[in-house]
Amino acid sequence: MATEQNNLAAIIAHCKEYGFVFQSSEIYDGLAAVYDYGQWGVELKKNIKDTWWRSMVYMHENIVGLDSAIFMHPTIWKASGHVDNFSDPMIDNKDSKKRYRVDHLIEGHVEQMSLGNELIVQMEALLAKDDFGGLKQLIEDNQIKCPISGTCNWTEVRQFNLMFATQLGSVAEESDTIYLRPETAQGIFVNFLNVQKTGRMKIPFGIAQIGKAFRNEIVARGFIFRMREFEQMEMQFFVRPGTQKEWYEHWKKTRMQWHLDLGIAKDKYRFHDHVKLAHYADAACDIEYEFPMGFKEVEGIHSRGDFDLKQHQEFSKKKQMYFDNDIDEVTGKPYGNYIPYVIETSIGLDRTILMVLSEAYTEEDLSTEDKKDSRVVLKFPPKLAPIKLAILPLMKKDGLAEIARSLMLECKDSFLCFYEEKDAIGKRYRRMDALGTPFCVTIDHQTKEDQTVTIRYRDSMAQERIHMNDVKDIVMQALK
RNA sequence: GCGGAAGUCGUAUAGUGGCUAUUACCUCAGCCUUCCAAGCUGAAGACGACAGUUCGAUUCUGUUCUUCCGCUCCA
Repeated sequence: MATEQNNLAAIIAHCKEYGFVFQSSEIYDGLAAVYDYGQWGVELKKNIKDTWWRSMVYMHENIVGLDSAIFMHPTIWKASGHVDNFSDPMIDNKDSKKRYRVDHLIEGHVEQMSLGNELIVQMEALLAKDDFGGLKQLIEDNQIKCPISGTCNWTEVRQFNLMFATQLGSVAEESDTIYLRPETAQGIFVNFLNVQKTGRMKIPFGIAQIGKAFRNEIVARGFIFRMREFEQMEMQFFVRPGTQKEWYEHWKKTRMQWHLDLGIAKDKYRFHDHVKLAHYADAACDIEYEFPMGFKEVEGIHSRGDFDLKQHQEFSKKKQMYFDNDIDEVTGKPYGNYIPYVIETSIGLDRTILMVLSEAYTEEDLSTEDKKDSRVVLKFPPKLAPIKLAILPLMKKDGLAEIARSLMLECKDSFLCFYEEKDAIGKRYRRMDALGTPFCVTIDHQTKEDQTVTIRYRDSMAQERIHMNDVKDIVMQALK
């Protein structure tokens, strides 16, 4: 009987041991919350990206791809709200859970109580010194209360530098501060008209992008779940105002189906609808997966309204409008010029990798009465498996290796194959199990006579005798 | 960020203020074997880092880095 276990520590150790994920800069004691993908991790990651891209871009005639740069004009982050919301000292009220910019809180208090300038002067002196302790003291000494909860139960004052800053230009004094993007979405928004015009796109249409994003998280933890450098797969879908509700529902359903198509059971997922909405959204939900550490967000679906395009129109002074020639049945006239509304689907690639790993990782007890035995197997869907096929001559001699090599040559152009002639065949099977390889074929003496090989299936461990010419087709069939 | 715990070969582990720092698996070379982790021979590989105490520190102390657990945060 198989015993199944899903604990994070075992998965982390397995990822390290079998070349999926390494701690970044490990020989220098590592770098917190940064990880590298090893030889098999990178294949898994690529396969997940391909699956997403295929389903979003190839399967939708009205969605096209984009690869915008990580560096963007600094004003973009002012327009998006990232600069203002995250560069000033903040304080949270523990009772209302409301977060305030410290300067706004104190200024608001002064205004409300019609106090003099003195408090503002003190505050500015403390702000200039980055004296967060002093700022908190100032708030407490003056009995500044949260307008919502009415209490003085404050956290420490903290500075949230969400974005990583760097310098553009090689001479420091002349350089401009720019940011590493904290989300790929803005690169899509600022290219909205480029793509719409050159692609002759008609609303509704979408732009998809896979790419790195960077966030200076206060707490980055949970293996590859929350990293400082991570990768997103985002799609922004532009719709006619007034239709956003139905499109939001459409994408909720479509994205959940994508998850289920990975072969993951429905009860491992749930929707989490946001009650408290962000400044830009009129509806938002997360798709959560039950990780070893509990239900956590993998993907977000947000109805962003026209917030982003409107902001960019204002900051760039360039119209971000679309002319809609379709006839409005109510007025009998074209819908005309408008700023489209946006539905965003945004999935964390690294989180998806962890999800797929968590789902695949299985420890099986294969003990019989006379022999204790066990195996660790990664039960990836074949299309996600790093290696699709292992080609194993039963032994090195007697020309078996040559036959195996010819099969390698036939298959390696179509999918990733792994050739191995060392060690007993059972050991090689188990090694492939640990990497999640769905198929192994073994070439033996009989192959020389009738061109048949043994195919061995990862999940069932069953073996079958098939003709060598059929191997490629069987694997290709499983990858669909 | 706060509180707690922990870092010994790739993985999992044992142990010690003092002799060449265990053991298993893994890896590598060879022999043998050949359809589910076989055997034999041999080899490589670790006390996270930096200080301090000490004649001597992997062990005690401090700092730091990293990881895990709980809280917190998550536009």
